[in-house]
Amino acid sequence: MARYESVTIAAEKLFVTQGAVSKQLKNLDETLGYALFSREGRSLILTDQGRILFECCQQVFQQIDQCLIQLQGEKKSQNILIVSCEPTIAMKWLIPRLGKFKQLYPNFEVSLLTSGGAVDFETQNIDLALRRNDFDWGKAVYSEKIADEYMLCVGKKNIQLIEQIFTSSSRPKLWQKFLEVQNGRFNELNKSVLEHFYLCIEASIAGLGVSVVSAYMVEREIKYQMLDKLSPVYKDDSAYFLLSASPFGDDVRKVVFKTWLIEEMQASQAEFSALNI
Amino acid sequence: MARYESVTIAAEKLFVTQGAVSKQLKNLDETLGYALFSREGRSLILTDQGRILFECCQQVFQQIDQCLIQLQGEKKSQNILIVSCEPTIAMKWLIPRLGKFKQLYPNFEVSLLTSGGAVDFETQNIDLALRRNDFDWGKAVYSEKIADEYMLCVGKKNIQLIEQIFTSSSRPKLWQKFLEVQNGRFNELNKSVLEHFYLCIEASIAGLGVSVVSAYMVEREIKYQMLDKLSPVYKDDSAYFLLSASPFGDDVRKVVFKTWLIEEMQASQAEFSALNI
DNA sequence: TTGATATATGAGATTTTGGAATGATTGAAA
DNA sequence: TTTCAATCATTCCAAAATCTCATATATCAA
Repeated sequence: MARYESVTIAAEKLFVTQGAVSKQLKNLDETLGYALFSREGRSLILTDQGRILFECCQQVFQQIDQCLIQLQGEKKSQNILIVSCEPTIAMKWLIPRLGKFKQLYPNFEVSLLTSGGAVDFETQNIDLALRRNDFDWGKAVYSEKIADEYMLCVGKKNIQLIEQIFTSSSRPKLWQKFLEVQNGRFNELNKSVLEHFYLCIEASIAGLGVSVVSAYMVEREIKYQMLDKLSPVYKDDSAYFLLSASPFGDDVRKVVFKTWLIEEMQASQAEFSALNI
Repeated sequence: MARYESVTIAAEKLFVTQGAVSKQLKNLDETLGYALFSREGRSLILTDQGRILFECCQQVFQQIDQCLIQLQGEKKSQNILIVSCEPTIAMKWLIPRLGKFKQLYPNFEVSLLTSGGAVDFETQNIDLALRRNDFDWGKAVYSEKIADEYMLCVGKKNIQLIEQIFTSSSRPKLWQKFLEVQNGRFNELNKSVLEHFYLCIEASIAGLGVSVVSAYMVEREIKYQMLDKLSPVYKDDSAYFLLSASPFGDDVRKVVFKTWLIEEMQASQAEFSALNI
């Protein structure tokens, strides 16, 4: 609530109605005897007191998380959360952000396995798997949605003659949607399929052609101008889900990791959405 | 609950039934997936995990207290909680313990005024008054019980001829109860009334006679053998109450101070009860 | 002024929590 | 050994807190 300075958004995040949050806020203001937010027009702004309490609460919640993570780790006698992830997302998006995560939760060990498609939780000892919902993971698996998928076409702007367009063999149906969205603008290019998206990205950076990739994968490349956006970012039909063999609530570490993941992916999304104007 | 390693005692402190606490504990164990206490016979003992979580929670609650105290202080633009107290209790009991309090709550300023009887909250700007319930403080005042009063007779053991027995003018009816409890053992002594209890105590330390005083007032004197116990500690009819002109909930600082006071007085009580054997 | 977007509020339903009584287990005393 | 007191666990029901839904109110922009 303090994070978004909005009752409505906070309510969504909490999966309750806006009225419930509003009422709770009112109660809190009354019992404290001072307002946490000042109402400026139709928006809420944290007061100084609200900010102080907010910071305190952030610290406090993180401390509790830390403690619970530690306990869960001890219980399992093995402190490492094993996360499986498609290799390009791992390389281009997750690994660059794991440093921040380790700073937030110093004694939370994460180990990354790269693979796609169906997950073998048993034999590989996987705790969590981040996947797009483009295959059937079956009923026996617990899943929670993390973020929507966003796509775009990238390449080097100053290379005049583009003949190749790349995408990955892991997503055969990608062409269809892309060409549809682009209204035939890229129709005459030669289509090439590489095994992984990171190969497409490297090929495009090398100036060999353009690639259709997930926006999450090329955020940094675009930011540092190693690649240029050649189409708007558009929402794909698919979305990212976190899969687990046991309910998420069974292990605080899963909940903490999931929460962090959702926030980070939303932050990314906000970033590449802003660049779209 | 963790503090006492007992469901029953914890329930008393929380003013709920034992069943409620037991149920909550069970829920917590189940959601965490591990036990916070191990049941050894009919007593509960913190597990390692319980201890870790307990320490975390203590820290966390204190952080929140700190934060709320600071905010309340800022709101009032004056950070000092003004406490009124009868002078002997202030001198002999409260002041020696204020150091500990300041350590716990570094930015919680307490100022002490010494007076007894009716409290003039308005003109003296008093936030809280610690009083025995031996006068009528009226309906307009909020009050909460802190602890029972315990009395005893003290003096120097090795002085053979005791002729004087002291008590304070602030509690004229004290004789009656005392002589009653002691079965006439002190009947033949000359009764002397001094203005304050601390004068009685000093007189007794000087060997001038024995005094009937509150056990809280002479805990240290007995511990360091400046005075000896000449009677068992007995429960008086009166009790200590904390008075306030506005509801306690209106100011977190009052609640924090009150909670601390109750715990400290109980600790004292446990201490001089243990010496009684 | 109107429409879109916020927050606030009130009545009733739902969920969570607590109370009272009771059962079960333990340890100590007769 | 039996009995008794103390303590935690459990069950059923009532009370309280919280949420939803519907609606009111307020603001900003076109």
